[in-house]
Amino acid sequence: MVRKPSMGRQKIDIKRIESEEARQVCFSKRRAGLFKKANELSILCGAEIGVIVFSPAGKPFSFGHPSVDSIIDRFLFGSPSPTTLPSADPRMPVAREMMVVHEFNQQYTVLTALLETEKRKKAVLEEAVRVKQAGEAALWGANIEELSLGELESLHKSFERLRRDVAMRADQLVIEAAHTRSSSVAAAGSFVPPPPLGVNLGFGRGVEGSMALPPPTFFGYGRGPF
Amino acid sequence: MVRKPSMGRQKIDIKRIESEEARQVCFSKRRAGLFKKANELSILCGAEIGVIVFSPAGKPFSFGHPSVDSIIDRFLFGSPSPTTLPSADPRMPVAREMMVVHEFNQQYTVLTALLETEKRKKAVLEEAVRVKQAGEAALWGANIEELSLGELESLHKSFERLRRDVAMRADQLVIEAAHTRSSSVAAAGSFVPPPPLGVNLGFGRGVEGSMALPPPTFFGYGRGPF
DNA sequence: AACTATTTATAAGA
DNA sequence: TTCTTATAAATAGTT
Repeated sequence: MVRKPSMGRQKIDIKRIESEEARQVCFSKRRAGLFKKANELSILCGAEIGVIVFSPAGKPFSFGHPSVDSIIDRFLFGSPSPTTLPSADPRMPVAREMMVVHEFNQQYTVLTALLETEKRKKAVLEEAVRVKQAGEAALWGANIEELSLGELESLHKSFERLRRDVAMRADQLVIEAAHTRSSSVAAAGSFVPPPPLGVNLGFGRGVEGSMALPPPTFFGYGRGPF
Repeated sequence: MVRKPSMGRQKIDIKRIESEEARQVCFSKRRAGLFKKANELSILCGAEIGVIVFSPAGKPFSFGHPSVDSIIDRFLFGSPSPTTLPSADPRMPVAREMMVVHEFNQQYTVLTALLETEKRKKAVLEEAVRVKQAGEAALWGANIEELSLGELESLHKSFERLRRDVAMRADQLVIEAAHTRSSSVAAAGSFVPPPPLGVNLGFGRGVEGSMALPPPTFFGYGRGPF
């Protein structure tokens, strides 16, 4: 019982670990440590945190409080997100859907402005036609403007429809999301299940939420295990 | 010189720190520690990592290797992102622009399908008109269909234009991004400079890149200072 | 921001 | 991967 059973922790310098195996072990340990620190920080200070880690092999791991999605969303669009999606539950904005809605709103605004411009053009032309009692040429010009306005109005209507559809879809997803936990750790297995979306909008990877909690000992929210 | 100058570190339990000031101090220290750990992990294990932290006051801080944007992008869209934006430099996909392009592609596909449907309708009506030698009523019907097609074709052209503009904008941003460092720490000051975008598409917050490196001692890439 | 006594994280070894 | 142990590193409380 006199001989040292371990040489203990050794100082290392921060450079790439060349040994494949040692690197994998270090990755697991330090990823766990990082998530634990992130969790403690969020609890101690009431901070919102998102951490995304890709292993050397390319597997994604994530930690988020309240969720990675909400953190990404807030980072990309800023804090006052409740205003972006009027009728949605403010608790869990889902970044992908928010982006879609946001994007449509942008286009909607631009197109509304264009419509106004065209309406003004039309009014001016009509006035010219009425005053000058124009012949064929003027009428042709008026028709052109008229058509342009028709196109824009149709465009406008299309966007209103798309907008409503997307907003409804977002609401639906938010309701689904409301059933999820508050803080979450996600680890992707080799196979990811297909996303549970009825309408595939082309977003999402089906990773977060698969829950595999690599380290089963952490995250005692409220009082640390140490 | 015999008396202890400090009672040293005390054990704390992981629960919200009530003192406003203590919480702020703890936040600064632990945020620095978290970023340092994240940096070490990325170097030691070759992992890609993104960390986003919102202070209790709502200020965003971020760490990313190679960048927060690329991590978010990879997390949202998956690794084989080069296929999404054909002409872009594969090194630095920027999440916001990718999303915009992706979104436009979605709409473009839907609208192209609609156009095809309307073209078929038009062909059917034309056939009916030609065969039946219809009078006023039929011509009116044909005009309706014609107008509908015109609107859709205009819609189609609008989207082609928007699509091209956005793709060009994305390329430009990717090129700009290529001049940036590999790992980055970002801290937002109270005032964020306006984003350097010529075309403001409504994305981006102008945060990352403002560089304020709160702890000036960390991040000795390649060999840790400790 | 600096200082230390301690706690906590972790490199090696099993 | 999990456990142990010695030691490096982080940090709570104080100045």
